[in-house]
Amino acid sequence: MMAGTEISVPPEQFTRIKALEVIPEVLLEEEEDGGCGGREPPGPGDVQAPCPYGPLQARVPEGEQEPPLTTEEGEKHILTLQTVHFSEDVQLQDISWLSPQPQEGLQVTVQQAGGGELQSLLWLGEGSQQCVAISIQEGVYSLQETEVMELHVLEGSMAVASEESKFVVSLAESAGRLKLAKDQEEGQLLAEGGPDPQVGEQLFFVEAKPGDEGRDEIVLTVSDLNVEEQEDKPASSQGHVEKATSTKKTKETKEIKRTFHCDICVFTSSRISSFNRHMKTHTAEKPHMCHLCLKAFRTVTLLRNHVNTHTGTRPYKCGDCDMAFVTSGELVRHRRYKHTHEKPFKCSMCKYASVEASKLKRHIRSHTGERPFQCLLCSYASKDTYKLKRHMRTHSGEKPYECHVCHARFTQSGTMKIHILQKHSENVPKYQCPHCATIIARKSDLRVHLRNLHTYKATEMKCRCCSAVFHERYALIQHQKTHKNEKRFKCEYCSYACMQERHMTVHTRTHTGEKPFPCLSCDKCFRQEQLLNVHFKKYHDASFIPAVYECPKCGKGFSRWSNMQRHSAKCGSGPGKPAALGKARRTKRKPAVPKEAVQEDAAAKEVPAVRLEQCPGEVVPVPYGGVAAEEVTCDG
DNA sequence: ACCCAATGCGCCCTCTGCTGGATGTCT
DNA sequence: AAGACATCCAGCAGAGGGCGCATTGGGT
Repeated sequence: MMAGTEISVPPEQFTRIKALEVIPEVLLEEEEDGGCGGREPPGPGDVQAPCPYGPLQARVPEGEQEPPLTTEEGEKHILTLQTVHFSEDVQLQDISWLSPQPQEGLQVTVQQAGGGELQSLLWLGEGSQQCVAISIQEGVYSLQETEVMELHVLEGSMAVASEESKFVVSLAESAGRLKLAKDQEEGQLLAEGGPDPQVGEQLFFVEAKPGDEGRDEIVLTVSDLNVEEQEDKPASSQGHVEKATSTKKTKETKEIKRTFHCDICVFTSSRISSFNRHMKTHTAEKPHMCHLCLKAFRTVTLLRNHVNTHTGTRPYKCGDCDMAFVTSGELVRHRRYKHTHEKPFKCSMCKYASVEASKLKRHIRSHTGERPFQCLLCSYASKDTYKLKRHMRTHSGEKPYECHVCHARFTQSGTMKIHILQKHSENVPKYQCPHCATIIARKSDLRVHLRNLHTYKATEMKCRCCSAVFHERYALIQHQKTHKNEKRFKCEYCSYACMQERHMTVHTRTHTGEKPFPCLSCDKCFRQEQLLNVHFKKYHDASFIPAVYECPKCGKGFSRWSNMQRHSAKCGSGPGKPAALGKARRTKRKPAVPKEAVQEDAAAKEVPAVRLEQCPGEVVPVPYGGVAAEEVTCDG
């Protein structure tokens, strides 16, 4: 069926180990020797090959020590795998002699186009060129994607290196079994192709489910199995019981131990009571009903906890505060958070420690960069569900938080809190710059202020009035203010002095007689362009309406505002308003806040240029509610 | 079968910091 | 009047704390 099919294995996308990457030490040693582990493919069509698995292998990341793989019953290793799409570059050679049921599964050699041979055990979905594969150093086991299934490797050569608590996987004499847990073949496959009683066999229980980022998450359970009996069938028909022989250490002990396996998930238990309780989690059966709200629960304990939420009963009270909880575990956790500060879960990469394991797991993502929660609408991916949920508001436009004062809406509660604090609170916290007297409402803005004004800059900044140079913008600005009101331009013909060079240019013309602005409509010339414009409008522009300023008391008109004011003062009335204006005056914005005055004061102080990295890191919030600017001192 | 401690998952919250547009002020 | 620039402000994401609740493991 698949023989001769041209397929390819994408070189670097195959098996991605999520948690534990398991390579038995024995195999590693043998690999170093150039061998292929304990694998001894026999018989016709021997496809033995070197181990060119390359990316097909599950490997321990460099520098990490692999945990010892024991054969303890029920041990689980989480492998995260990727779906593989075969195409032209790899050939599958049918070696279905290894599989008693070739119509279900196929053991093949994967022949790479480049010549490398990937010897693997694959079960391919019928009619599909897509498979999921598990690589456990010596074999690649494929699964039909997204099915919950058990992969039983019952071959006799699944030897157990019991003394070292390691195992060797060999596909010799292998008989593959693919069992769909949900289908009608349940129980049948296990009976087929019975194991070689001479050797301890193992069961690989594999659950494949859709995982993150296109990978499939595989839970692999390695357990011992010698004999299977259909006895003591559990309450649920979907479970099966095995009588397992421990292969740990010596086989003489032959300790008989029952194991109850859930056929729906990977759960196993040695206790029938635990198993039965677990099986109820797969049913909708909820026999325990709350008499107050008619909500149903699976167990009496759940019902009791629920009823406690109605009655407010919280039996576990904290001795150090007023908190109380429904369960003892909640109390213990609360005490760790609030009182004992015991943090048992410590990060191996930094000093972080947490009360809960889940918090450590979340924290580790900040080291690994893993972002399992992908936004469906954009490329954003988050490290936890809440951030993704919060991010989705940027697509939906939802603003769930409303200011109770002005009813402005916000996407995040923290943003609203800042808004209320800054806009509607009396004692607004302010942050004072440690290097000048500037006070800024937000810490982040103070950071911008420090960056822009107090950062040492390598390039020199020159004063526009003199030759002074500075490396800090704030110092430059303060220096330039010293030139303010300074009449630096002095006339060489008289005692006139002014602040701006352009004023001196105009004045000098009074001495030289220069009039560079001639009127195009008459023969008059002017020293200033502005004078020419006034002349032109007054004498050559018919549409020009001159401004008239009326005295508010007597109504007398003036062409100049200053003349009207002078008259008005004699008249005893207040300042008038322009009756007509050629052009609207620009409205002045609201007067400057005391901040400017504060900065002026600061200008008098010596503020050394600072490199930002040398600035005191801590920004002290200044209680600024109504504090006079003079009270704020500059410690720079 | 019951009980309790432990575990794990999910949800929501706060604090923090950066960013860029809007606005105010100065030159 | 216009441009430059400082500050204001909301949007947004990173990181971590805290708790509710379902489930499991194991003792009795």
